[in-house]
Amino acid sequence: MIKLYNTLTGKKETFKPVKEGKVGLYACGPTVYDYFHIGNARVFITFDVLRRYLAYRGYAVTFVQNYTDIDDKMIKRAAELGITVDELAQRYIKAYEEDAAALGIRLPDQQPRATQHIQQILTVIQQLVERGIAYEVDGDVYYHAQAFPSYGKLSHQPLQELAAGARVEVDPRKRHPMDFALWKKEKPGEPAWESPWGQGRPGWHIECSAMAMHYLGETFDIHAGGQDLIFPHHENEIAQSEGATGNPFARYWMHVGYLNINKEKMSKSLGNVLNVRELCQKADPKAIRFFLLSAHYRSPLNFSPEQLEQAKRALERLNTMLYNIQERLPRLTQGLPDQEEEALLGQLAASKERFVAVMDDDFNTAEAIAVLFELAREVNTYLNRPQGQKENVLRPLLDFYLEVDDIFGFAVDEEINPLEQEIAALIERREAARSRKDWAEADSIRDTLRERGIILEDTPDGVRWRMQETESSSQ
RNA sequence: GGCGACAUAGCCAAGUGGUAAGGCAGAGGACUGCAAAUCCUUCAUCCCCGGUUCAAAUCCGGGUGUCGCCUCCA
Repeated sequence: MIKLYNTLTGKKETFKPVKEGKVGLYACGPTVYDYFHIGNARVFITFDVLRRYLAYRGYAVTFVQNYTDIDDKMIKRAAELGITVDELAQRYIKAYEEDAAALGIRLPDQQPRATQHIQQILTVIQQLVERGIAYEVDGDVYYHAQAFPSYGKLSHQPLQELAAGARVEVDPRKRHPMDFALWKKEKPGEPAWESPWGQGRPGWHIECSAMAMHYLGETFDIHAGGQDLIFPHHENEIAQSEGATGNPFARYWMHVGYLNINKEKMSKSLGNVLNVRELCQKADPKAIRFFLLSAHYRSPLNFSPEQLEQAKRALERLNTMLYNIQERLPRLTQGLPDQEEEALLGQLAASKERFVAVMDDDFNTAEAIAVLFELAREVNTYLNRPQGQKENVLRPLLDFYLEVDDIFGFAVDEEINPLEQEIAALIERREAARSRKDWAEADSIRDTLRERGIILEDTPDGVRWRMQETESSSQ
């Protein structure tokens, strides 16, 4: 039984999909005017893991994440770069896909672009106009917030409070300060599309309403995004969608907490926006992923190079264990598990159960990771025992970790590269030195190899080597 | 002014009524020629004050502090 915290009700609720066994999930994607940053990455990774987990739990998930490819920021940036809005969009969609892939984020089932859904957008606006919820003023179309009685239900603020707190100058043509644009009249040099109100372009909020309903239906299961989208973006989406159809829009609203940098909000004015493209140059993307999943998704999370380094080391512990298991695989024996092994298999079963229980409980990745570490200790102990390991014990343990990694995606892809001849020769020379107890020579060779990222370990079964993890950020 | 979140060890972070997970770092030990990896031991009365309760980090009230939203933002 999956429980999710629903922003709409402010409570954890038992998750029941509209259609048994199926989940429609919509997440607000990037505005493709620049590289995405580490805060965006937290959101993308969170929902990447959510959709994978739901699939793991047996749901057929349809995951839709849009690209906002037309809005003020797009227009401004395209002008700065001297390219068209569409060229800008293509450039950064490509960049998004590259960076997402680097972070192990799988592509959604649908990635609709606003500019390719103008028709659907116009349909929703028209419905709103017909129902008297939207009104036209001189080529612009506004949503009339007062016409939607439950406006404010997501942000838990009554309309008058929202209006009272407004810190921007109110356009006098609006009937109410909280009214917002559905359609904007064309300005010279800006992209525009035909509409019943003349040439223009969609407002920001309407695209998500139109595309979410187009791909997932008027009522669907989960709508997700960063916390800062609660108001006004998601509030407006609800008003638009429910206003147009009269039916409930998304049933569960999930919002990811902020990611701060060195305890400060990330913002352009502070100059501390950390884009993923740059970060991946100096940090292991898997460690970034691990770091972002090491706290509960709703908690604020502070990014710093030190924190990332801690995450990297923690992850290394898990990966070393996986490496050790794989390395042991060729030497497993068959036979019935002994008492110690029975106990370990019992712990594996308990860990699996616990993993599902904590993930089901509002997606507690932090606690799920703890489960992995607790089991890892037992596995390590088992790997160390002198009487060897059995196939029917070690294999299920490995399978569990691989299964989990199919959800979390932070394990290192093991590639046991064949050693270069030169290095193999060095290892042999060291072995020779060791057998004649020439420790100075042996240690010097070991140091040489370490400088080349190869770590040697002398085990009871002979010498073993492994590659050091990619250097993480230490600036 | 309105709404909301958070405060747990040196650092990060779970835990929402039964006496404090996990990781990083540190200390001691085992193993090793020395290491590495690993294991063992060790390191917190949970911001403060009241209250409810047999029992509170967990619930209630009051403080203090940090932060967010009400404006584009993931």
